[in-house]
Amino acid sequence: MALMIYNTLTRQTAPFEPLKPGEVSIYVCGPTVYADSHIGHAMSALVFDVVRRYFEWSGYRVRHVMNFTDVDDKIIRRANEQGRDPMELADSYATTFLEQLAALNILPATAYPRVSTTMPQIVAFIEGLIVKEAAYPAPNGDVYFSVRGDADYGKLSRRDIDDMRSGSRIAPGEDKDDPLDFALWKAAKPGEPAWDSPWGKGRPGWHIECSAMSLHELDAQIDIHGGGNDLIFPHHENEIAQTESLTGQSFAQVWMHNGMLQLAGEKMSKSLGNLVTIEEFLQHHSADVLRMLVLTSSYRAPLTYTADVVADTERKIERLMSALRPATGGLAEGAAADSLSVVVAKTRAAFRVAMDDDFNSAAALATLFELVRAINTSRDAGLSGATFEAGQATLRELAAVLGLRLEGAPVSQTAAAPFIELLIELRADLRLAKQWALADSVRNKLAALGVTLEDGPNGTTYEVKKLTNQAE
RNA sequence: GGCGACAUAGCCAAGUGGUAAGGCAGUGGUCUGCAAAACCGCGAUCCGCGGGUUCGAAUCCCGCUGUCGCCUCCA
Repeated sequence: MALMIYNTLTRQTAPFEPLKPGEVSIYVCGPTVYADSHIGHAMSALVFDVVRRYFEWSGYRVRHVMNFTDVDDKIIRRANEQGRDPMELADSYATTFLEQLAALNILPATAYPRVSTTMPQIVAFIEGLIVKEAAYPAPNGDVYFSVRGDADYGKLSRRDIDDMRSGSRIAPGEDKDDPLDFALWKAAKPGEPAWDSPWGKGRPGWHIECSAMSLHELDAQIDIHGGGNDLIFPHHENEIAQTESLTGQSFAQVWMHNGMLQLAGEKMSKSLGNLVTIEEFLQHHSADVLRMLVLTSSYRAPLTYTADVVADTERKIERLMSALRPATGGLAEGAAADSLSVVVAKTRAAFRVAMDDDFNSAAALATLFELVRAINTSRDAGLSGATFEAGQATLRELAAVLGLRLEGAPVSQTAAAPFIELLIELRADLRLAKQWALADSVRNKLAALGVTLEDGPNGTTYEVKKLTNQAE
């Protein structure tokens, strides 16, 4: 059973074959760090984290590169507004983003290159393009890529050069031979950070960084290049043009693009201002919630984000976690054990089939929910011991492939724990004495404080829900 | 205007030729002093609308309507 991946370049789903056996190279476009990152950025990182985890679980060695754009017009403008140094501002947002990725249980990439630290490779890349006559320096100190010189330009976004509206305009100060051409290098303007180059002081255009970083950190040819589908044009189109013009080889063999996160029916974006930052989200919800939200639908489709959906997602996680509660019975084998074992084996196979189908995480989750039911059923039947624990271990293992932690609030570490337990003891006495009104009153008042009591056959358990958000 | 996606039950959503996964919500039941949790049962005769191809279509083709993305910075 082969892993199938949808490739934007071919618009088809095809079996994945790595360029080098047993190894996968992935380059994912990261954010421009000029403001707080929002959960749309997190969605993209989560999608490719799942891809990465599934490859690793399947036995591949993964080389995973994510860049930071830390030299950019918006960074410079923002820094000037705030009277800060542009590089310091970018570094600060990049550091925060890395911390948030960790908080979201996203595995660290193999490398996080930045424009500012890749300058020699970028300059060399541009020089190479000029030598190949794919690019030309302009009198004003800019360097442009010759789009019309690139025969297959437009193959990723399926655009015809002559249909492009943007082709009709040249911005003030530009010095292009052709309006379609885009900047590889921009001559320095007063008050901007600038680097030395054969064409004078200046800084790179946006697209060249990813071509240079990918070549530098990975290889001329890579397996997968990823990013949001808003990057297909012009960013990824231009990356292909640059890299393939320089190397003469095809660049990424598979192009993967995630859909946009939709807030109130629109793409969440910094320029629209309709955003929920990662920080805001994590103040109210656990990392698993955002991940589950992403996993529930196809990574390629737009993701609906509303308060209702978030609330539903919280419940889904509780449902998954319900299977991780301890056994309550004392049966180690029998019919319950046998049927659980069957479901465990089925789940493992079905999970792989689902993920092999272009990382169909929604279908993969469905298999986990079936396992949850089987585990709970076996617990109700009194199963405990090795088979029961193996079922739970499988659930944890497969959930971890998706990056779900499935950790509850650390109840035992709550400062209130001894007092809650004391109340439960007292209430047990009240129940023995059939003092139902008082016993219910204790339960209701604790519930109002965020402590949920559940009376089971082997005593009362409790969960702390909202005493604190910091526990997340 | 050009290019590209998408439209499945109250909500989210999988499913790309063989007769509709899963979750949430709702609802009936088992269990419980009650409740909660868990478990069992119930929900689209139908997949935006209209045509067509096919023995057979949510799935393929054409048209229409609607939503979204890109064409300028964007995960």
